[in-house]
Amino acid sequence: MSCHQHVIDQLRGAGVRLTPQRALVLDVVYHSHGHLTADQVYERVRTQSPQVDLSTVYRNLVFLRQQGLIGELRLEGEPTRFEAVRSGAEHHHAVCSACGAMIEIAPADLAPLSEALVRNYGFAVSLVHLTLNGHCAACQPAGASDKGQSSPHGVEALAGSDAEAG
Amino acid sequence: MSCHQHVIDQLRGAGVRLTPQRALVLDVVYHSHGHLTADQVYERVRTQSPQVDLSTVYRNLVFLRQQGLIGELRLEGEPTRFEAVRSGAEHHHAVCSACGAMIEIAPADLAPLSEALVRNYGFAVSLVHLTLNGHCAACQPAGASDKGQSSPHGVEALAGSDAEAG
DNA sequence: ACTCCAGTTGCAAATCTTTGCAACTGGCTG
DNA sequence: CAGCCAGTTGCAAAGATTTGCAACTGGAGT
Repeated sequence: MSCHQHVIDQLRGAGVRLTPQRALVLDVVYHSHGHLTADQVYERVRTQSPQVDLSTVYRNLVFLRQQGLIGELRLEGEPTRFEAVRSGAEHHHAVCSACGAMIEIAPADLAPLSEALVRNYGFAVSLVHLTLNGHCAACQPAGASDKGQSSPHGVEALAGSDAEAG
Repeated sequence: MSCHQHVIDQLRGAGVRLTPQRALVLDVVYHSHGHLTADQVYERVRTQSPQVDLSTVYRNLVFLRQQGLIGELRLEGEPTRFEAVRSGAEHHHAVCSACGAMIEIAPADLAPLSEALVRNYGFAVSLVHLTLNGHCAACQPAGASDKGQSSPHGVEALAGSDAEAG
């Protein structure tokens, strides 16, 4: 009841309650060394409180993410995974679309972006856990002078229709 | 059959087929002025081809996103929305967690990040359509010297458990 | 320790997305 | 123009995530 005062304090500040279920979800995520899916969190929570419902786990996962206590990782073709956000160990991810390699990005690399958003739009971005897609060093096409997406245009006539959004 | 050669060419390059369904999905997204949910795309596609299945729409939406032809927008509490990626009009989004305001971010603001990733990790990020969360100018807390997330730590004992990941 | 109110929970059902599979078809080849 | 093969589709069902609601409960106030 002392070393995690930070968390309790943060939760109190949001006008929320620290229920056993919520504490358990947070605890499970913080004790896992990798990224857990909602279902995995659910399974682990149930080993300690079998009556906890999956929807409660989901609700708390969403809640804790909004509080910045956990980050989420969305990978193509698999369910969303959650990871603890620890002070001093914050990081983001870059996932290679070709080989699936995952690179951890230091928060410092995002600082310029954060500053640009404040400067240009007055927007204080909350970079809790970002996942970027692209190609890792090993998978980049040879003559990638046009690395990026080729720019599509003139797609309007593709299907020969003219159903306007309205 | 000429002005959209770019798209056809891009699709051919990926070793894929340009089916009527696929063209229709792309067409619908490109003709919409806002962001459409998968279901809205489905409805519009069906006005022209009633037999097209929702799963086909989803599959094409995922496919076109991977091709960089459309971008997706994930907002809290509502289904994913899709938007056309047009050359010369690329942009990303910053969504305010407090008021829901949505700001369009110029690609230029992300250039430094893109460069840092290549320089530091050899990673060529594909910034097709990014959505960032945070607080807009109007919703930022007054004395936000600690704007960002407070750093949680020592959460381990929160639930009094010691279920180690493994 | 008791009361009260708002935040939470469990349950069931709805929604949103993805997937398996056999039939179908675009588009190259002959 | 017929044949072929791999990419696609429609259908049905599974899987993932969210929501409505009445009952429950933290924790501040008394």
